[in-house]
Amino acid sequence: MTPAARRVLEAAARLFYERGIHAVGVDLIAAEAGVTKKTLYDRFGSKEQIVVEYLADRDERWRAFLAQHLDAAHPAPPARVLAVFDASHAWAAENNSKGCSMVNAHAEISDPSHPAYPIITGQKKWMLDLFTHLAGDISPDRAGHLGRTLMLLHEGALVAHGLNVFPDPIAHAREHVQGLLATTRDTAVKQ
Amino acid sequence: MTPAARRVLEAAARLFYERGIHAVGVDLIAAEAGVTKKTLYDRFGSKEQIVVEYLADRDERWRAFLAQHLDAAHPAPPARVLAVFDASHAWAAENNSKGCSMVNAHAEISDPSHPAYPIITGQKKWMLDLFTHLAGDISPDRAGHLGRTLMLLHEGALVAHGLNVFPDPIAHAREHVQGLLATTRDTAVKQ
DNA sequence: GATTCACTATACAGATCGGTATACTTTTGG
DNA sequence: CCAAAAGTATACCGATCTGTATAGTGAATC
Repeated sequence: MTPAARRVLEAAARLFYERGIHAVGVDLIAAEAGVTKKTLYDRFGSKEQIVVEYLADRDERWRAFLAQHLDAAHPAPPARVLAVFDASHAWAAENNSKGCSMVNAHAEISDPSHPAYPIITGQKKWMLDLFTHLAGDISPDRAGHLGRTLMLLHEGALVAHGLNVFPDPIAHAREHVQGLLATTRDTAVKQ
Repeated sequence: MTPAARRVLEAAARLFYERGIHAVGVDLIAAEAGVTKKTLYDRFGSKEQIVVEYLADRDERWRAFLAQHLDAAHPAPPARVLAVFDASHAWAAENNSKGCSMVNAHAEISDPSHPAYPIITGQKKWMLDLFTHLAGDISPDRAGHLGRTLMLLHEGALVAHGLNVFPDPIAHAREHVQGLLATTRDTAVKQ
């Protein structure tokens, strides 16, 4: 990727996230990136392609960010689940004050045949798989059920964070998950 | 509200929800409502005003729908909490397959000075207050904490439903809340 | 050292955007 | 019964939208 292309993607990412995809025009993206429209179209071909690369890049960055937190976490399964919430907490503090970019993009991209659609649903499916896998290391016979509960709490925390419903919802979700996992572990031991 | 105005609001609501606010033009709204653009502007004055009334109407309908379910519910506090999830379940089945319209609108309306902004945040604040109040009837000393947890689970269920992450997430959230309330009640009894 | 590549600058095309103007018709309430 | 309100039909406005065309510059590569 050329320097100009990188600047375009950075500007587009910031503008799309802050103002919404349909509300941002290519002229503004080019201007904010300090690039002419011709360069923008030489590199990306269309606005739709910029949207696709924006979401794909965001997805890739999040997965790498999360992997770092998981690698650094205590190997005990409950600690690894909590590490996901810690990662989201750090991610949200850095560059995510308006909630999940995939959820926000989904509000504007309804057509399943849109090339960005599988990126959005793919990340959610990937997160559910991750939670289910982590849950399997805690309570193998209820991995699916626990994974879905973790998914609900995580998504709810991201939305509540974006809408600023109450202070630090991600920390609240983490706390609830901590109690939940203790209960689940006890139950598993008892059985 | 005149018949034409009602048709405009109905068409706008459907189009805004399904395609997004910025993606829908006033010409399309007028055509779908079977109304001329002059009538549309005579009744509403601006597209922004249609957006405001769309969200305000949606908010009002949801509160009335929820009130009906709460009135019909068993008076025991835990049953009333579950009735909220039952209401969301029925609401989503009827007219909400793309998630919460307030969350989706928030993705496109970022400016807090936009006249629709307080409607969005107002509904979320109202829901949190409701959950907190209901939680207070179960565990008075932890009403705030439990209310926020219920809010997270509810928001997460709506998002997961809209993104179709797994089947029937609202029922899953309801199930988890049921277990959670049983535990909380037991704890309260023990103390 | 000519060619390719990445880029700037500017102008333009056709469509669509939100919103208005003019002229006319239908419905309805005091 | 008639005036006001609510509506249709159509044309238009300036701005903005995505995307393209033309012409030229600087640097790197083969």
